[in-house]
Amino acid sequence: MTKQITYSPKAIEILDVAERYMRRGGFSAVSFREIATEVGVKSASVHYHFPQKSDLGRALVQRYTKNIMDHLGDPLASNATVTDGISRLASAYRAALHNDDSVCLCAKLGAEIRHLPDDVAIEVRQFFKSVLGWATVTLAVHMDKTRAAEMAAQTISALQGAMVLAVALEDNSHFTTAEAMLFKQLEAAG
Amino acid sequence: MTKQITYSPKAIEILDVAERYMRRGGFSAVSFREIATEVGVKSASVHYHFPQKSDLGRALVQRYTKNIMDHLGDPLASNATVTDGISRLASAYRAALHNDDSVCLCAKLGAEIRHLPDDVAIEVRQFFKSVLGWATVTLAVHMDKTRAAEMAAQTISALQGAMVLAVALEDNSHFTTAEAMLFKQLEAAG
DNA sequence: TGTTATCTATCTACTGATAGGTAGATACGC
DNA sequence: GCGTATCTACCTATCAGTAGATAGATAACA
Repeated sequence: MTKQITYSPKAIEILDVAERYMRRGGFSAVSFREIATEVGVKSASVHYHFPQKSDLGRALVQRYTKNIMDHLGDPLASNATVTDGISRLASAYRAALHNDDSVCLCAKLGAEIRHLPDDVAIEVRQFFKSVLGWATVTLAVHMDKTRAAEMAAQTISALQGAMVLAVALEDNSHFTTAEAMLFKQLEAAG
Repeated sequence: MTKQITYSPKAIEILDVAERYMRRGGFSAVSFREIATEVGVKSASVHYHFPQKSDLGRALVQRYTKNIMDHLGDPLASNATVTDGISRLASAYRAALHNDDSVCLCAKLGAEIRHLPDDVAIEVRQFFKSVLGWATVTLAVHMDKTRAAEMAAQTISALQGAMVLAVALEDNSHFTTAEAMLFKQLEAAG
């Protein structure tokens, strides 16, 4: 069981606002003052909830990871065909994209991992490991393990890459098309 | 013909340093002072070459786009099989990844397009349009145009996504594997 | 004498962070 | 019930540091 952290309603508001900024512009696009103004408190109060900026970043990534993993659920449940599990993964990413038309938080932070405080970077890597692990288990039901691991990485790459394209060109159909093609390939491979 | 801009040796040095920072941490990770220190001048001198930060960003993306497109060359040259052209595309991305183990400059900036000055954003979109266009023409030799456009987007997504994964997990084999799988798929599709 | 390229010095705006204080709620001991 | 203590969640005020940007002087060179 993942350790369960509970946040006060205000802390959750802060996380919500911070996540929006961070997904749009990365770690450095988040400022305590901007968050504070939007939430309706002073910047010192944001520091009360998250003493350091890295605490805020870490909390954000942890929450994001938990949300995605909860959405994914048991990798072995409703997994009759190759596409069953992966469609859950795709819908998680699709939800992330349609929320504010920004890329996945960890796609953003993953690309700037060397610019992040260490504890945040560790959490971002954990996100990728978790999702990769989940997808590998899901696919391993239908193919050998090595191939499942490869296909898992490829699936995640394809979805994240399509998100970047969709956001950059402001055209979400790039993501939808990518999803459709991915499923066709998986059916052929499975 | 793309307009040819020539830069002084110092301006090129500035662009080189700035590109490294920007690929690691995005637009806001670039600071005039840091660049200046590294290049061995004062920050005011950097402003002499690039008055506004957006001028620097724009120049960077323009140069990056030109380099990639030059590397790609004529989309109809040495294009006997489906994989011929795409392997040139993949090698361009591979070169970008192995240069400083960072993601493609435009993968980074594309994901934060809404946080960029307008003129920089326009240039980033132009990058994606150019590369997408090139890949579409290359593939259209071997399949119908609609499918070529879809496959082009998918190819670029896969490569960019794999880069993010490789950088985030500090394991470039994710990229190599993605490349290999992409070629297999293209051969099957072509 | 311009032109190019640099410098020094400075400005304003904003960053994350801290010190120190306070109103209001909760809990403990008697 | 009443006083004491503690805790939560904020506040004001301020800090040092850094951001991008500019004005004006200076040197080199054609």
